[in-house]
Amino acid sequence: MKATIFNVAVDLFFRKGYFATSMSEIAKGCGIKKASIYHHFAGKEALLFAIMDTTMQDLLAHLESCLTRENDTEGRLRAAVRGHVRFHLERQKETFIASSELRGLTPAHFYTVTARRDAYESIFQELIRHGMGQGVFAPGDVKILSYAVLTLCTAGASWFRPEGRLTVDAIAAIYETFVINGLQPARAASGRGAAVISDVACGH
Amino acid sequence: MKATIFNVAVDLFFRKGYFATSMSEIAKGCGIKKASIYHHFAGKEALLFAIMDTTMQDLLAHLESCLTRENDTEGRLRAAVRGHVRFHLERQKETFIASSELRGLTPAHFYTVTARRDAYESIFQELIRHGMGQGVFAPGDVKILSYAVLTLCTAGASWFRPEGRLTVDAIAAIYETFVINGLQPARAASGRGAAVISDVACGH
DNA sequence: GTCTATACGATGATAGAC
DNA sequence: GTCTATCATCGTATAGAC
Repeated sequence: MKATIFNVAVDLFFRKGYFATSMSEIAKGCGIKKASIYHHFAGKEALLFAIMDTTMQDLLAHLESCLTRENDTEGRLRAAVRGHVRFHLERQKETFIASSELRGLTPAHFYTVTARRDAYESIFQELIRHGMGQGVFAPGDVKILSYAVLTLCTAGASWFRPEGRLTVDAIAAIYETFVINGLQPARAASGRGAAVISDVACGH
Repeated sequence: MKATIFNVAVDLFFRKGYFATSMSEIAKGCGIKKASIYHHFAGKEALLFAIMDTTMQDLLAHLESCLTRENDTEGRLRAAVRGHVRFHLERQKETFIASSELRGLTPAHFYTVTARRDAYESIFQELIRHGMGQGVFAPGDVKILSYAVLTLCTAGASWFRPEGRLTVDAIAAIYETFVINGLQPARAASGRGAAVISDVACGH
């Protein structure tokens, strides 16, 4: 039953939002009365925290398992992007909640979840920084570019439809290409891109 | 006073979210009692709709004004991305609300706002499609790539800090480069990118 | 245009029976 | 572990005085 409550809450928080969802609705979705929920969870916020915390833990573990198989920097970032997109689409509801309902957490829980998120982001930032050092990626502002890469893929969780035209793997491949292309030095033919990045944003 | 209520609501909806904000809080922020708000707005949802609708109208008008100055396809998409990012960072609170609080609208208002959003997205999709036809951009799935471009830049409104390290224009330039690079055909040297896009996602 | 006063429902949460 | 019953609070919104 604890798992049922968890799953129903995930579904409702995803569809209606955390604040717009009531304990009565969750209970109704489980076929019990709302008082019974308090036997399994301390309260509504505890339920939200349980969802977000397990999601962030799983996300971090998933990324680490994706990276163990890769060696060179470009391959590692490609794997990281693919894994990021796959996780966000396959566990769409939880990841959408995790990235949009932070304001519903108590300060202590907020700290815990954002700490996990920061650790996750750091891995991407290290990969990008390393690739720039090797010349695999064009020089640029690591923080901004990492946000670009991450939010780009995270946003997939807000428009993705499982029954839609493309599979998760197809979308992951498109994003992988887009991101790696975006980070690589611009071609000699056009040449405007990398110049703009390094002119404007390289550590001033 | 109507404008004051509007601005205070923008600030609170941005910081706490629409459902988590009460009419009393808005009134307190304006220095009046909550009953007085109903003289200016029909209710809380009317306030949300007013914010979202004017924001989407202004966003669309802004894009059109950015495009009148440009001729070739790449230049037009560059200008569109720059304009998109600038608008989302300069009017951060409103655009964040507009992209995250759709669920708070009545069905009729939801329809109006999403219609404006779809019109906006179509302009980007046409630019990308046109560029692919010319060979300026690599062939690929227009819908997915347009979502990638748009959400990428929209997400700026969720992490941007006006007092931060980089100016709006600097961030816009970084994003412009990243997006155009991401869409262009991959270089001969590496060559994996465009192949993956067209293999996987080109109209099957 | 703003106020006081209030209607009226829904909310998260608790107590205690079974 | 689930129930019924209930609490205290807060929500949006309205009526009518000034």
